[in-house]
Amino acid sequence: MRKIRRHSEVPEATIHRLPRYLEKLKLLQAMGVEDVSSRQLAESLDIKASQLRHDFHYFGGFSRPGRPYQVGKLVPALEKIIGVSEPQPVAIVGAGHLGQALANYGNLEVQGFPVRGVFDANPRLVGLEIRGQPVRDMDELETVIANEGIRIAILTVPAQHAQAVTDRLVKAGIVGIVNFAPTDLKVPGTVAVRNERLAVGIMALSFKVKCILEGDCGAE
Amino acid sequence: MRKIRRHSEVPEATIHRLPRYLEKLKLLQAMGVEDVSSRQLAESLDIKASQLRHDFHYFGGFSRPGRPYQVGKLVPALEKIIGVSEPQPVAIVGAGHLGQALANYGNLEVQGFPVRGVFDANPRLVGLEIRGQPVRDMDELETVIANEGIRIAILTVPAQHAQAVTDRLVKAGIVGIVNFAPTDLKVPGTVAVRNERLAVGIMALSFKVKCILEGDCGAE
DNA sequence: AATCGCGTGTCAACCGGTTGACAGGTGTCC
DNA sequence: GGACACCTGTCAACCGGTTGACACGCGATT
Repeated sequence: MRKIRRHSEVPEATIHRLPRYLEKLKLLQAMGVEDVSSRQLAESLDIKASQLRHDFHYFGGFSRPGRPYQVGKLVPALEKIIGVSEPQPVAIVGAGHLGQALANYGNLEVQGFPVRGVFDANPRLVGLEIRGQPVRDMDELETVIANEGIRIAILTVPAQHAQAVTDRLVKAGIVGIVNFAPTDLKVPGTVAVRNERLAVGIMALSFKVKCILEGDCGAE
Repeated sequence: MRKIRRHSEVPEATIHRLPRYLEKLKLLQAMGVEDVSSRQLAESLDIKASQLRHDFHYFGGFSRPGRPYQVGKLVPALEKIIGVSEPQPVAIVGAGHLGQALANYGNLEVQGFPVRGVFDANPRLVGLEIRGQPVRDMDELETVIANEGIRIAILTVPAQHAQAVTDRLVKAGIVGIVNFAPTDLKVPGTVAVRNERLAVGIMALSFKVKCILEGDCGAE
């Protein structure tokens, strides 16, 4: 285990793979697997073994040369790197269909992101119970975020309100935002945003579908 | 307008940007804007103008040198390239919370992907009306796909059923799948899959949040 | 008509990420 | 104990994507 580099030097592409490593490793752990080689793990994730080792290399490596990785050590190590060693409470802002679906999505809690507050401006939604939690009025946003120590917010409000709500979230101390609104958010450099654009995904797929149907694809 | 290259030569990264171009251009069109330069468009999307021109270059360019792009011509051209000149009917398989949320998500239809079938295996959900459409039993999957000419399916079933359902979809003639299940799907090469992994997104964000909170980020 | 400002199409340099290769460590089997 | 199979950490070559630079076209203005 050598020197651990600064996070900023870890390439974006590697960051996006870390959660997949963790997911698969947890699965293996649940199955009672103790050791796993880079080749086994990489093949099950459909990537090259050299890439996996290269990724781990950014954090100094997790094994001694000659010995496979130990699942029991790798899982907590990755959890620490990703920042989910302990649960990260999150808020969901916007309790429309998508917000409700996410609030109901139990997997979030399992992955270490318990929902600790659901908010909406619509009084007809306020008070609605989702998984034992009430939808709260936007008035309570700041207090709940402060009391629960929430750092990450999931934004599922209509596009036209996204920026205003974002400004409030940033002021309230939110450091990371998962944005489902089809808009680009302006935030200070000290806040991380991740855009989950549903429509972009299906359109990119549509392009490939067209390409397949027209036999215009190099692959086949 | 020079030679149009084969789709297979268009880089993945460019494909993912096309929908964003279209989105923004439609917005401009709605605002009555007629001309737009690569710089204006690029800046509003927070990318480099040279990249935008480079992307368009794959399709032969959309303007004469010296003249800005004409929104009115660009929109249909991009729609054609992406494959949404005419509506692409889609099916939603799995009417759990997420499936219902997507079925209710009006934006899909606006973007050219009308939902023409919602399916679930759970008899308690079958018959439920969503936006004027019934949730159908899985038995009807093949007939509806055939009758409506559906080519794209959105998969929102639990992970353990994802592969089985996928096999059925492929057999039924589906060519593109947007996969929300946290599993990798095995499909023949003639089928395109796009994974929308919610948990991966929030975890990648968590990494950056940790990086910001610990002052371990190069950016600031 | 000549000039000027602005714009696209195009290309080459550059950069980050991926991939293959290998040196060296570890445990096992004979 | 020696040979062997297997494994990781590490590095260098490679590749695709991004970016900056520029030649040239167009329209307005003088």
